Amino acid sequence: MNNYTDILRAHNLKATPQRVAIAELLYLHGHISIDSLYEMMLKTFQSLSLATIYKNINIMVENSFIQEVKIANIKSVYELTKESHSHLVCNKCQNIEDISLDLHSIMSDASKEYGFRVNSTDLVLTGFCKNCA
Amino acid sequence: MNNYTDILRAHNLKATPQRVAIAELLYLHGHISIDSLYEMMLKTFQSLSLATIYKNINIMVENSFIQEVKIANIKSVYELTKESHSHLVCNKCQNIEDISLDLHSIMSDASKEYGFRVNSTDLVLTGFCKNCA
DNA sequence: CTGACTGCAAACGTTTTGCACGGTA
DNA sequence: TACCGTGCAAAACGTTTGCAGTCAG
Repeated sequence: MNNYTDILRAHNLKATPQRVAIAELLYLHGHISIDSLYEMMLKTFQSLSLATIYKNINIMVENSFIQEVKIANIKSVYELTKESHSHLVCNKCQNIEDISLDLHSIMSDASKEYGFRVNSTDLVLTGFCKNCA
Repeated sequence: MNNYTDILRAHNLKATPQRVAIAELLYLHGHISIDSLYEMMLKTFQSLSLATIYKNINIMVENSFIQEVKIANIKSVYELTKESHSHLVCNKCQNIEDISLDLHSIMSDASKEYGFRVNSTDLVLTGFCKNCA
């Protein structure tokens, strides 16, 4: 478990218990929706307000501490910001897995063939994971 | 301009003037948000209801006549269903461009390294387009 | 002619806002 | 202590629903 108190402060965010909990849950589960986050945190913070979740998620996204992951047909989930990676989404177990794929050739194709200067990539592969295939 | 009356019928959709207009606008502009679509169509259909847009977009997505395109930091847009392709999103002019990239090697990497059976890909490249770079 | 579509208004779920209180730094 | 964050309630927003009238096939 990392020291999210300091990491939060490094992102100009006060380290409240609620924020530390969000960071830890995202670290442990990888990708979580707003609803699930609220549900999980209610066990620890009985008087937690959904508004607090939304306010924190928004400011954490603005400060690049976390990122929204948009996936077709599924409601958005959030993840801790980390090095560039792609996502595998299983159609059966609904699990979302991080993967590291080499996209350099694709980025250079986009550059050569379309004159596009790529800053960031967002790749989601949908199908069946190892266990469900 | 294609014959959207017949194409709509082929998708089990009655060819109402509103639906034909949606199809034509998507064909002409490529990618349009719900709001823009409503705004554009109001010029032709003064008494158009937003509810009609939503109902039609939903049924057209269900029937695979059109598809939603989810892009980070931007509200969803819709496009006519066509062969698999990727998207370029320009950070400056906000334009969304369709591109055809060969993703076979990436799909096979995902298969070899993660045992994942890929059914569909969703790739968005963000950066600067030819004109804005 | 019949079922499906439209437009309107109301309902609904999600997200945001304002404010008083409490906690972090 | 000063400011920022929290929780609550209300408001705002986007989307869906029900219904009566209309239109496509």
